[in-house]
Amino acid sequence: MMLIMLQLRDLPTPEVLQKFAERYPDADVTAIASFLNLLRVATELSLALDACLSKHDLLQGRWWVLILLMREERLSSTPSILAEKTGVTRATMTGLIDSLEQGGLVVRVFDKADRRSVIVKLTDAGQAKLDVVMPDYYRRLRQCMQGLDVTKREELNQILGLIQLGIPALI
Amino acid sequence: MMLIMLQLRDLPTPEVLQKFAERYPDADVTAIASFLNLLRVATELSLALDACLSKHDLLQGRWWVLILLMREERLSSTPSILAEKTGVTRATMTGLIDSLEQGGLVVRVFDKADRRSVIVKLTDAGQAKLDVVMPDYYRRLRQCMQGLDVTKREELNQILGLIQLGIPALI
DNA sequence: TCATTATAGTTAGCCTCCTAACTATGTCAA
DNA sequence: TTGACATAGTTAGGAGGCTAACTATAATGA
Repeated sequence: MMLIMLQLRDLPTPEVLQKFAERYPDADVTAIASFLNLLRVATELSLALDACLSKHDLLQGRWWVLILLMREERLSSTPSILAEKTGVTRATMTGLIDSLEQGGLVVRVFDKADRRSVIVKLTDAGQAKLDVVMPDYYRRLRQCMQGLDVTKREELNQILGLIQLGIPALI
Repeated sequence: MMLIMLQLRDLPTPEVLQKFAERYPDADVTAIASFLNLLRVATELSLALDACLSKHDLLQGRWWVLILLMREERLSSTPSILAEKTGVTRATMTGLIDSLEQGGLVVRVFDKADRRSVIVKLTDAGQAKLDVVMPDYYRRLRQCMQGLDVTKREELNQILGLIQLGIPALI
């Protein structure tokens, strides 16, 4: 997962929103405020996650590939499947695998069954990397989210579900 | 505001989370789920916003600059201030202003008071562009958020505030 | 006063994403 | 069987971020 967005350090004040709402009557002031707030906090979270991962010489793209491989029984997958699961293009996945392979964290193996295909496999070094990164990430994330009790977490998930339903209307 | 993040199309199932939690005892399963959910929905929102803006030949960076200029009494600001408010570097802002100026939406004016500085001003064409984009954006956003009543919007803002407090612990 | 430091903006070069086009291989149906 | 289409992966080139270094101007203080 990788998120890049302007950091929106200057959210509109109520006065500014009001001024815009006068010129543009379709403006829904509380909708705008919540929407921008959501994007802003998510961006800061994403940047913080990258800062955490970069201490381990990873960013979200490569990190996520390692995690997806670790989830698999055989610790392996294909570039196409990994691209689909991470939501990047196959072209981008080629680059991610290139750099992971260069670092010795994964290997490419030819698939004897389908010679168009390549199998990407997590190496011992890749697993060892995760065994360092994940505890650090989990520890930090636990701290980050400790202000939210389980009820609030469920509330958040429910609200996010509602927003997600509306996304097609935005496009 | 501009956000880029992997789309995380394959959120961990409860079983996967459980498996990871066994190997990594620091894992807080509900914290992880909410965190990833937040990043995923925000990413999809950001992509949807870009899709909406790109119909008007804009993306979040240039769009945000136009909005910040419109907020100003004199419809103008400086690259440094705009960079600070959008959360991009001054180098990036140079490029954003370049392309806006090329499209005739802003102009650069030399500042007579401080000859190091440049004043960026929204043109009539820039204001006209906003007068097309903003109603479209506001209409779509209203629809997108219509599933959330005002109470839920406030709940969301409160939860986002709590998460934001935890962000320093993640870095 | 004038050397030092700070600030405004730009440029150069890198990174990671994208789309589009390409190669190689597999599949399917006339 | 073989021509058309589909699929897997890569490459090439572009967009928009970033950092670091550079130019020009302003501010500061010994």
